[in-house]
Amino acid sequence: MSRLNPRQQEAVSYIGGPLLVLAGAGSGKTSVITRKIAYLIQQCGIRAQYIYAVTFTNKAAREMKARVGSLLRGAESKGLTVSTFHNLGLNIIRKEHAKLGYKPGFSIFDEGDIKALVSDIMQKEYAGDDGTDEVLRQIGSWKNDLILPDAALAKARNPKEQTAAVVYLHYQRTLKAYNAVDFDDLILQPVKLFQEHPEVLEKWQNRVRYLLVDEYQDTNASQYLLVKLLVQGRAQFTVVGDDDQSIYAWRGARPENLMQLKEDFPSLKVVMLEQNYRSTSRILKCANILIANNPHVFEKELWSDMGHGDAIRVIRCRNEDAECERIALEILTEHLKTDRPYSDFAILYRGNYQAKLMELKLQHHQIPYRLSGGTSFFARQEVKDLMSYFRLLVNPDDDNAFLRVINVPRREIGSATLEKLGNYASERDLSLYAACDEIGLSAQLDSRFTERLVRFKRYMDQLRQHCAQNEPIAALRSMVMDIDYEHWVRQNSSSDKAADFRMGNVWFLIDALKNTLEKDEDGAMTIEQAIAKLVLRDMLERQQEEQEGADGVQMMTLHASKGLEFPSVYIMGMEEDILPHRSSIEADTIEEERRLAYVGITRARRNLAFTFAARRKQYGEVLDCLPSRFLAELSADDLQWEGQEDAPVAVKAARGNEALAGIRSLLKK
DNA sequence: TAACGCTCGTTTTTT
DNA sequence: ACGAGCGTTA
Repeated sequence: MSRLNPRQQEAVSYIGGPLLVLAGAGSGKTSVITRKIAYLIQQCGIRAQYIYAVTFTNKAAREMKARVGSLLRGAESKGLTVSTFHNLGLNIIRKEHAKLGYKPGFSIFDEGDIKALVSDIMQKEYAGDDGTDEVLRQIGSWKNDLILPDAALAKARNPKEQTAAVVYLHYQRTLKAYNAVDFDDLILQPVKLFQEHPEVLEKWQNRVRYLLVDEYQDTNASQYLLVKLLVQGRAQFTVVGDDDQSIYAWRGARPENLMQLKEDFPSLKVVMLEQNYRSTSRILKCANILIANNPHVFEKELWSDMGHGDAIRVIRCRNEDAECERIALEILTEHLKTDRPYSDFAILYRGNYQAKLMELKLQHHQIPYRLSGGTSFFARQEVKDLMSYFRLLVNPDDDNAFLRVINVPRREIGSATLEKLGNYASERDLSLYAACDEIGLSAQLDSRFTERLVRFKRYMDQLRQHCAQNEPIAALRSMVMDIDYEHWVRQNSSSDKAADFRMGNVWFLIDALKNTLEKDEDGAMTIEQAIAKLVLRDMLERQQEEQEGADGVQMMTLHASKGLEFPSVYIMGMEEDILPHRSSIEADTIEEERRLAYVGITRARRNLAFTFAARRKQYGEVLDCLPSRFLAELSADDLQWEGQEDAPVAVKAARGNEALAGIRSLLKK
């Protein structure tokens, strides 16, 4: 407590009722949450098993766990729950699966599975999968808003929505038949469960006697409802958030949940954390001025006593090439001159595509870098294949996994056989897997084909037994050998090098599984649970983090930078149509773009520089660029312009040309 | 079943 | 401009 400032102390010790902590960037919100957990246990005598802390990312949960652990004796924190929303939901479903109609070992469908499934339904129902993406988005937003298929159907006002609602209905039924849930269900199903079974809700409310929620501005409608249900009655909770750092509205986040809280809990107490322990006051002034352009319900202004600091630089570059070159050279010279490690520097950008050229320039100057984001490990072919084997192993009803795996490697089971199998299975309400060795099927199918199906099923059944009895990891390793997956990978890779890489991923995946099983504190984790965790990305990050210490310039999107800090920050591409992004200008969601810039600025501890290009190649042609309007909004006395021409004039032009730019981008369309 | 050519898009992505 | 993904074709 002694090391906290008065506001933070207040936030920690207030337990009289619902509490909202508006925590500005770098104001020590993680300290507040972790200290509060310790306070609840040590000062208030609440046992750890009754305390639940919820975050959005595995990383945040892990960090929080570690920090709480260092504040408490081991025994005191035993039973404490610190998890992501999705993990909490998963645990609720796992414990209550019977009431929700799921069997143990249910699968979690990822983005790819969902897309395949919806596309499949569209094909069947509408003889074409045109508009899958739109339907997918619609279903997602319905789920985020807790609208179930029936309600969606009733609510649909136009043909498009009606189509989506019908697909949604089929989609949800199919998931159930596959004994599977999607990411949204991990929140939605617990909410449904609690609404329909008050006695179950009561049980959980008794378990969750104090709830803490991090990054509250990022909650969506169903997450908020889950929170509300859990705290109902007792109203003992603390949520921490910052409306100015809400950058996920496009994903369903509802920053207005911050406001809603005041209506739903009139006794809500609000504490603002405005002292920043990260940045120089110049950087904070800059951030404050920028964000003041957004409307606010809670006025807050960050300040710090870290000194005034250096001027913030705005660097105008000839083109995108010069921009990247400039950043690379500057980091190189700074590193050589001052011996600061490369990891002190971060390069932030709006879109991943901006990273390409930057990467090349860093490589050219032999500057080590670390790139975060990009193609997901789980999007890789070999990872999906293996994951499907795992899933089918623990959940034989998972038709998606079955179909993915049945001919990988080739088992000479063609589309005609699969179609017959599919028809037979759906007539009898069986899964594809279960239908394989049905007597009735052999009447409809030549024995050559049924034999192949049966052989596959026998193998998987035997493997499942092997898994349950002995070392599951050993079983999975031998599976990779049995099916000669390596041969398949080599056949389907462009080069030996690529094949080696892909096999590396295969073994990495199995290793990750092994580590999770071993590292589980209680030692009670089943292979099913480990696989579920794998889909939720947990542990994988843990593994990657172990290799993380390496020195290197950090490159990432502005979105990915939230929650991080760096001594020196470069924000590149400060141009109209990039930041703010063109589509945001068109959709009139400038405010979120401004928050994105705000997040970027507040990542910097000491040095901050913006770069922009006067012209850049885009969509195949060289276009003139306007400096971002956000540069014009900042205070001129704190900015130091570099680069040819009278740059500030150009900014004025950008301001005056706002309307023109809007028309221009419309014309382009 | 592979290969070729065409079309289309080209923001962010915690789980 | 360029590549990914898809559909057609041999």
